[in-house]
Amino acid sequence: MSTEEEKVSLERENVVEKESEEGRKSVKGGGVKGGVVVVMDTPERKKNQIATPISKFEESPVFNFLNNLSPIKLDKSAHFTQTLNSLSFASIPSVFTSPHVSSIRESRFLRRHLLSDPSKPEFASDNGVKVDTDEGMLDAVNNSIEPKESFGCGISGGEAPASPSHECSKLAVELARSLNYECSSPSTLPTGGIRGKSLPEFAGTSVTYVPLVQEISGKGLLRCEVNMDGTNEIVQDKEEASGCDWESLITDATDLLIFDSPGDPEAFTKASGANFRTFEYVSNEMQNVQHFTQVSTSECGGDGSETEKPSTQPGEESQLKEYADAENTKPDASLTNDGMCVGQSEKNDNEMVSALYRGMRRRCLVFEMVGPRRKHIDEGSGSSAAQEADGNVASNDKQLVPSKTVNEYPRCTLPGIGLHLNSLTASSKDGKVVKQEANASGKQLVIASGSSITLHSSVTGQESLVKSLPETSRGGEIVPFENSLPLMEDVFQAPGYVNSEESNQTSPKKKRRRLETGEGESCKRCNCKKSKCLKLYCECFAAGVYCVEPCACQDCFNKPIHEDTVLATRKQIESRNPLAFAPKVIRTTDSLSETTGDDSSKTPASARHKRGCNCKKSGCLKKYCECYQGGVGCSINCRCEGCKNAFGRKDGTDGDAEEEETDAYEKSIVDRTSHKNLVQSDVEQNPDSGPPATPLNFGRPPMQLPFSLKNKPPRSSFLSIGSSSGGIYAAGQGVGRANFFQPQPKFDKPFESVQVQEDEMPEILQGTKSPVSGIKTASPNRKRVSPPHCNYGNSHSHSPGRRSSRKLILQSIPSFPSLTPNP
DNA sequence: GAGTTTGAAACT
DNA sequence: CAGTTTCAAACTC
Repeated sequence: MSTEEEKVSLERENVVEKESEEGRKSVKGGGVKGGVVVVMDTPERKKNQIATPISKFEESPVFNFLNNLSPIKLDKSAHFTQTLNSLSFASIPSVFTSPHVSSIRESRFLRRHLLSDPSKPEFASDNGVKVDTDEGMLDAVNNSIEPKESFGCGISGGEAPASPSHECSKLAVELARSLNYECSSPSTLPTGGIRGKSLPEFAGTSVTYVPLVQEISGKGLLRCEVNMDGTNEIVQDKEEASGCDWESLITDATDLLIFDSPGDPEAFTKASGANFRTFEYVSNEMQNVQHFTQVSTSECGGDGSETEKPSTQPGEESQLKEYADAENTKPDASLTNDGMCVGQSEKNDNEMVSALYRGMRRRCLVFEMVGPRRKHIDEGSGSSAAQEADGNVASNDKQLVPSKTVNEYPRCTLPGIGLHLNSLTASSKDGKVVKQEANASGKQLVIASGSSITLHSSVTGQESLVKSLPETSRGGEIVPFENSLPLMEDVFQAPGYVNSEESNQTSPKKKRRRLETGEGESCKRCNCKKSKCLKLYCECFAAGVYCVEPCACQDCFNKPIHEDTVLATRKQIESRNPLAFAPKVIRTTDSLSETTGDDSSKTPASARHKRGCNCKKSGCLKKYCECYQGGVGCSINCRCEGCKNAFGRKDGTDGDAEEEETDAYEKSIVDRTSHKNLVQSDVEQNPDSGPPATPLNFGRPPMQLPFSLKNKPPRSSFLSIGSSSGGIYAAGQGVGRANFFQPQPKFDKPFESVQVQEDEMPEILQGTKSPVSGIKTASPNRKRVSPPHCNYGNSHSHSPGRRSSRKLILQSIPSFPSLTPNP
């Protein structure tokens, strides 16, 4: 007893020491790590502890000795740990409740497969990386490949994968260093790359990816690479690839992938299909990317350069060898590819990757973290234990850990939103919108448009997403690297939509601009100092979205963390004014005038401000004027003085030519937006039925409505009438494009946003003119229903009829619980 | 970037 | 409901 116990204790001590060492190293890598480390450590310790008992035979002094001395030993332990880690992971995911979990698991499987497969890109990439860093080491490595190691990784089974991944991450890190991924210009990454799902992949292991493709399909992937280099074109290529190659690849690859993991993978494959795999691929790579990202981040953060490298090399080399082995096992392609990639593409790839990572870093921190995080953890835990050397890796993992981000944006995970929603978002005027939503729908969301957060996570694995991926490549939307969420966005974007709408603006620049500027609704930023962002003064709050990074607000409570407060405040405000969060501008068709009889009706502008403005000095010619800001003409409701609103004067005089333009524009747009708007308007109008639609921004997590709204299925298909604000909420996240606009009056151009006001809604409905099909469908009769209640501030309010329309609309749309419990 | 203007939101 | 204050965006320099 005593002897054994002692031994055990010794081992533990050793382990602890090791861990502590690792922890130190990791700490060096990054500050954050510390916290993470703790997390990581715990599992490891457990593992170790567990391990000790398990391998009592190992406890023998010899074992201790080995532990102390041989790195090999460490590796084993690492593997072992990994296994444990995987187990531990299970718990982790729960912590970060993210839809990803499942996906992640899936991804894992893939990973494993991938890892196991020598042919896998990762290996290749690793090699490539190694090569770069080590200068030719690659060759040596390849040559020197040791079967043992390869076995350990690939064959060993479940454990193996972890280690490899870990190694991969390491490699990635090294790569990053060697490559000198700077935090430098995001521009390096072409938006196109980002857009495409491929990007992440590339990012993760551009090189690796290619090889696979070559081997498998041969064409498509290669293209991707090329494209990556080229950037913009990527999308197209992707499409092609995705369309054909991917599947083929997947299919082909399936075997490879599967081969490791028996059951799950196959099931997966079947279930999700080829695309899914692709997706997984992506996810896997994403993880890798994360590693990179982390690395880069740490590097950037610290020095801006990537010098960390360190000591890990020995371990790395071994790892490399393993990878090399894997490659060797692979056919020529791997080598050649690697060589190709590394040599030629490296820079490009690297750049791409770096860019990607950068983007990832910023935006994805939160969301990505989830998926990747785990991965890291797994890897990290495993690796950390096993790999002492890699401070980097450990650090990386740890960095990832910061769940905090996750917490911050809990919402990100929105209830599933239909792809269509995504598409909607995407479609929303181009770029303006935030694509994230899509993410949300899919998985998580993203929030910050303007800034930054994105979710990558993709992994949620929703098939839909995956499916969309290939198709999505649509050229239309390119998200600027920075802005975009790498994968997800593209993915989510519905293929169909792309064409129609927004493709126009697609220019990344624009989007970016918007994002940067915050023009996009999603991008809104506030600068509140005293309101704590809990009053309508706050644009974000008013728009129904949480404040995000770009916001310069102080003492902000409009964050997911303070969800309760936000909701409470919101309720309070709504109790005062049920429509407080409703879109200020309601799109109406010309018909409005008819019903309302407002002077405004004369104005061509189909939209009107719900309450009207009260301008006295601006002449309704500046953004001070909400009407003007919303791109709508003033109406009877307005109490403005000296109205000169270009979009339509209060007195009925039409605005300038602009108005006409607006009309035309609107008409064109109406189809697109009208539904949404209508819906919103409906919602607004019926406070009862639904919460006033808060305009949610896509980019950010919309505030969740207390009620079921979140859960409600997105209604919307674009076509569907119902997509509405409600939908947004429902989406939980402002999914719908319409929402997009709604949120705020601020439009890049006045026209865009047209929202129907409550009051005006009837007009729209009435207005025969309104072309909007959505509307029609919504209200067949267009009759106005008497408003449930009130009018809003507009005594003038036109009309009773409007409400009726509401009812109609409502019918078409599922009623939402109103935010305010009692209107 | 700081300061001013403006009008909505909030308060009384 | 009207008047006043507060607030933050829009605007100007």
